[in-house]
Amino acid sequence: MSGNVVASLSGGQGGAGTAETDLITYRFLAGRGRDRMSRAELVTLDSAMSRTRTVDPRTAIVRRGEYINVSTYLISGYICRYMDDREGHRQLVALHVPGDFVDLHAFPMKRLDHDVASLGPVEIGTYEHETLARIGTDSPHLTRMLWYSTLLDAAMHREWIFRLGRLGAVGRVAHFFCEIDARLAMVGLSEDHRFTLPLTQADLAEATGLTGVHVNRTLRRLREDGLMSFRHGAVEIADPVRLARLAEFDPDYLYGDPPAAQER
Amino acid sequence: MSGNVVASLSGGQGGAGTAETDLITYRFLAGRGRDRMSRAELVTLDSAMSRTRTVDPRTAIVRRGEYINVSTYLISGYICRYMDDREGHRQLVALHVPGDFVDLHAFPMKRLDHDVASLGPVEIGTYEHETLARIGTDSPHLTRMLWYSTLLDAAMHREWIFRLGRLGAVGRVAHFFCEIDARLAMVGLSEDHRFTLPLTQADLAEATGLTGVHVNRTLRRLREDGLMSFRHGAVEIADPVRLARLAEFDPDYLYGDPPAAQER
DNA sequence: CGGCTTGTTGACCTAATTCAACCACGGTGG
DNA sequence: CCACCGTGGTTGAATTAGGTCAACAAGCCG
Repeated sequence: MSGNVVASLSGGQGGAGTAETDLITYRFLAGRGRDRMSRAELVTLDSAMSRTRTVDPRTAIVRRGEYINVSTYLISGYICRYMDDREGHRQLVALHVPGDFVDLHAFPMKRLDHDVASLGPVEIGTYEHETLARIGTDSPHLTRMLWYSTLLDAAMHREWIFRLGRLGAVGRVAHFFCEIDARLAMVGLSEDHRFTLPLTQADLAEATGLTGVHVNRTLRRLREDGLMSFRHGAVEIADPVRLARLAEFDPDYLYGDPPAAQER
Repeated sequence: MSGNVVASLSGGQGGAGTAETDLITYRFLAGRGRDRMSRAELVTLDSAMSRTRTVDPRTAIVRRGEYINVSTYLISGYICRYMDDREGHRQLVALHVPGDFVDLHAFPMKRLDHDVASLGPVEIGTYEHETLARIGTDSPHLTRMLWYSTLLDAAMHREWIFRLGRLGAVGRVAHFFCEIDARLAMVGLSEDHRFTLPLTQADLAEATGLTGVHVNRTLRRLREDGLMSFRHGAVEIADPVRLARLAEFDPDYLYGDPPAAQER
């Protein structure tokens, strides 16, 4: 149960090199006050992972109501969380990028109030709650960092509430992409405001509380205005500044490290 | 002030002799798996509170961005959390009822991404983060319960996202009141689906992502359909079952104890 | 009494949904 | 190789939910 298959990505741990990329969890809280974590804590976290596995695209990972005793760390790929209404209309409530804990809240809660599924192909690592409980006893500070990471999710939830409650269609779509761009940039996956995201326009509609049709029109608008484009999962933000203004996007709520002020 | 004035209301639940109402924090996690907490832990929590104070209606308690080293427990009254957009339009992101920690997330986060303010007159207790850190070291399980309480907030955030993303005006307003009713019932403050809430229609609009005018029309509709009424802060849910159906409200996400299944 | 805030209602306007048709593309199987 | 099909994307026309603007009523308080 060392799960370090993936770690072979770049050698074993413990070594002196201290290139942090030698850890599976090297993206955890990257760019968001992870400096508050010691190297020892990162290593603890890394070795506490029980195993890794890959998941096919569009596959359920945790189902609503299910009682679980493991939590999932997202190594690569994208995962979403969602709730369906009575008629089967879906609302995304979160989208996760590499480095995120996807359902760490299941540790204190024991069951989830929503579904979790992969978007594209995904690689995940799992943590036994038993192990997390041990960390709770042995490493109060590391525990607080885990807690913190669930609170980042809550902060993003709040921003999604704001997005849905106060923005029109263009603003919502723009805000969505601004957030993802900023988050991917923190973990080194958005280069120059370009990245790929295995979403359809219909998915985007489920995230923004709009109709597929209207998302389509909205994207055209953004494209024609030279702000950004989204085609077959490829995102290109041409004018980050104007897009952010349109979205009323202020990355404060992502609690990024100050240097990330380039995002402004 | 000991706050025990309020305790004389006598919650109703709880076991035999052990009138838990002797603690200021006696409403903490009431009806939501608090049984997972020992009496000793409750006492610890209670005595860890550094001081209590009252706050006038409509008064700021924490301001966005502010770095703080205390967290707030709501003893009596109502508190809301909100974010304003560029033009000053406000979106409520949470509403707190007695027994809630209002900004416990500030403990791991150190600063808030939103504002916190009282609605009506309020009585709060404060916890030094220093003290909470000590609890983190001494009482891993109690810490997990505190973590849990912040995750309940996150679960409610998700439901608010759903509400805004997938429901129309009537559904949103209905859902809002269903949630508050259920939560108040858990802490013994909603009797027979009646309670008071110091909100104006404009506030309600800020919570549901609607216009004041439209909230007014929506309330009229709900009233005329014999579902519920809201006048001058007095809420009366006449037909909880039909209202919940209309709201697509399923209290699962509130993680109430099974016996509270009467809510269905 | 006047002056505030909150609630109420009507007339009009706009953003977004709905319904529907159609296109582009990447399989897959004959 | 092409015909076929399914998915995802694109566009138009009609409809509707909700927003905006504006006036007025009901309290409440100094």
